[in-house]
Amino acid sequence: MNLKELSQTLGLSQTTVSRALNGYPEVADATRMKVQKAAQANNYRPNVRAKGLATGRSMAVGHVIPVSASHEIVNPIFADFIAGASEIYLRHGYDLVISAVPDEGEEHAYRELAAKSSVDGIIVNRPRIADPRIALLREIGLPFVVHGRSSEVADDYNWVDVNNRRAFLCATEFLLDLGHSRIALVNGLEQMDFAARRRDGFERALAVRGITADPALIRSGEMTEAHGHAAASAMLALPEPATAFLASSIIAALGIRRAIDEAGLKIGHDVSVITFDDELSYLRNGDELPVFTATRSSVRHAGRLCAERLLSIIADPAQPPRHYMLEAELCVGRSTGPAPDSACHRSTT
Amino acid sequence: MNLKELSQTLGLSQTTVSRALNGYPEVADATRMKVQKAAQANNYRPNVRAKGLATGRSMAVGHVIPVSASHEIVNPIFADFIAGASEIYLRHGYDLVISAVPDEGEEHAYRELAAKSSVDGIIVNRPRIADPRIALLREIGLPFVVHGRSSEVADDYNWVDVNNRRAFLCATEFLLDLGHSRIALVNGLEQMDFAARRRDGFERALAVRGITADPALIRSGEMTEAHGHAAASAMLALPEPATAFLASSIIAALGIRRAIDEAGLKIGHDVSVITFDDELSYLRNGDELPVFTATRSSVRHAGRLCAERLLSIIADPAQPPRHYMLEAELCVGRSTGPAPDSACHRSTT
DNA sequence: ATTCGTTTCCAAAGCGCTTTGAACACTCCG
DNA sequence: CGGAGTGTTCAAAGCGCTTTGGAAACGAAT
Repeated sequence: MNLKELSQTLGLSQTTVSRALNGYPEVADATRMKVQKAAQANNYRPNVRAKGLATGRSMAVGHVIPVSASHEIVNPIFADFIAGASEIYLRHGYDLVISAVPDEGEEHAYRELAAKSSVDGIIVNRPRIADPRIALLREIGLPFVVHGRSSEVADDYNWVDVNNRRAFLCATEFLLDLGHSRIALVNGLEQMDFAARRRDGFERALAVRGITADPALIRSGEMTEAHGHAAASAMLALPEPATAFLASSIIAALGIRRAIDEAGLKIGHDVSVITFDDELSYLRNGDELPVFTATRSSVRHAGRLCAERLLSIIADPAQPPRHYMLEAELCVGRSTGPAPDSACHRSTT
Repeated sequence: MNLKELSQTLGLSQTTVSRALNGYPEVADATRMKVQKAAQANNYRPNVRAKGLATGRSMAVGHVIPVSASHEIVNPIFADFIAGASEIYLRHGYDLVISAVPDEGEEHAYRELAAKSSVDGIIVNRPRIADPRIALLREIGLPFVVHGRSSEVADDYNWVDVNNRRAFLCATEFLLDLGHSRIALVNGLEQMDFAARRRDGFERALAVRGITADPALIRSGEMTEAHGHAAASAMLALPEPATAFLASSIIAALGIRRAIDEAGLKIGHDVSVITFDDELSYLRNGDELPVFTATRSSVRHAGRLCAERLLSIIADPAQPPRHYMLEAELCVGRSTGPAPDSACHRSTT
């Protein structure tokens, strides 16, 4: 059933039917009722492509997911982020299209996306330091929101981010207060902006106490269980092993825990771990009492915010950029405790 | 730059330009060359919506992701499956649209999807036993491929599935051969078809040895770390505790491992664990030597197969349904060992 | 020279919708 | 009673593409 048929059934023009259904004021209430009822009865749904063609809008937004032979990893955060964003899109009648982009031809892919004009806006994920995509999208003129931020970018733009620096600064301080001094950082990939910010927070907290970060205790990599395990194994085998770990993701933290177990140590007693917790739905960090002490911020919530912001700037592109800075909350769980040495201190006081 | 402008630039009709670009034979080679060069130079991209409207095809396929307030979980497999499927879509110029579907209005949502005709086909994920979606989609007439199977469905349909029954049968036998008799199953949700098949394989293997499955050693639930942990904790605290676990997902297995650790037991020594391993990119099961003994089958590969099949039936809807049965491979890792009791047996033989 | 067949191109219709500009009917007011 | 104003509806153009049904040009065959 299409508009033409529906209007013929009703003995009205396409114009009137279209207006009645889209809530335009210049149609009599009685007519509108009739139209709506008929639309319902005939299970009429406007064809999105025809609608899009006529309006110039596609009622769809794009999320870009990098794929490549070399870089096999899918961001574990991806699914929950999407789930959050989808809630918003669903509510506003927008579709979500996923574009797999081979990372060699990134620029090309974004331009293509814009030229085909198959989406009204896009979400930029995992911004790198000085990410070129931001200038590119600005130039193309496609509305976009960045999940995260990119340092060293001249222009202002819309973003939703967690206060990564602060989160890791607080977490580091927490460990320092527990008497730890050999604190390790198992971070995300170096070129990622969030990783730089987390490292910065980490190093600042150390610096305040007069400690310079030991390069041997800093590792960057894809946030996988294997990476967490490899990094922690190495750092526990050092002559002066780490007594505490800061992990950039709960998945890496799981690997760290495995390394700790394998070393015959007890987490929360011999070795402390704090992780950044994105509150992934399938990796909930305990129920009441968190398993891991964690700085926590829901990535699903971030997805919702990004989506809302994007729809807002699609509706009104003139508005100035806005920023949402989310604060991660430090939740003390069972993975942290006094440093092995200072434990004596504490018990004797 | 649109077709009209491009054709004017060239002094040709839209028809000819369109045909030249779409590879129709009735255009002179010289003309085609000229057109292609001009298209390239002007960065011409046909508008997908206009194209879709004209052809009646949307060049997009849908993946449905259930969302709801009650059911907060996003399938952890989702991201890797998508990544695999995307590779194929990208290669064939198809878009991937994610539809968040609130699970109350599932039927409604699918009908809507078809009525809007915004996708040419869809992938059905996580089929339940006697899943009503299959009959529904058949009725609607939208091409679809099921990732998994649904028992008790009369019609034949396209599916890609792992031989879950066999995988769990083999895994159970493997544990039985190691002397285990108190084998626990930490399964996915009961109404899921794959869970029923896995359970069936498990129970059959036991039955062959004259063992009836102990209901206390079977748990179903969402495949989360927390579920694995809760189930294993309970089963280790039984008067006759489990000595081996079969997990339906590596994520659940991580929870099981945590429970084992907390109980002061050693995995692979005191307690054995075999997990189904979907080869998630961010949760690789070890490098050379698997951490967990596992029945392994790549979900990303399944994604690729589903996508290929779907595009194939979109191109030629007349062809009869086809099935891809993937066999999971049992990889022995460090999480299994002889049963505590029978260990003596073995060492004395 | 005429006819026929190819090759190469084009004008125009159509996909299903929105939106412009106008028409029509009615009321109100001077 | 004429004109302005208001509320309601419509015909038709247009969004950017594909595709149908010719038509023009050109040789080759008759």
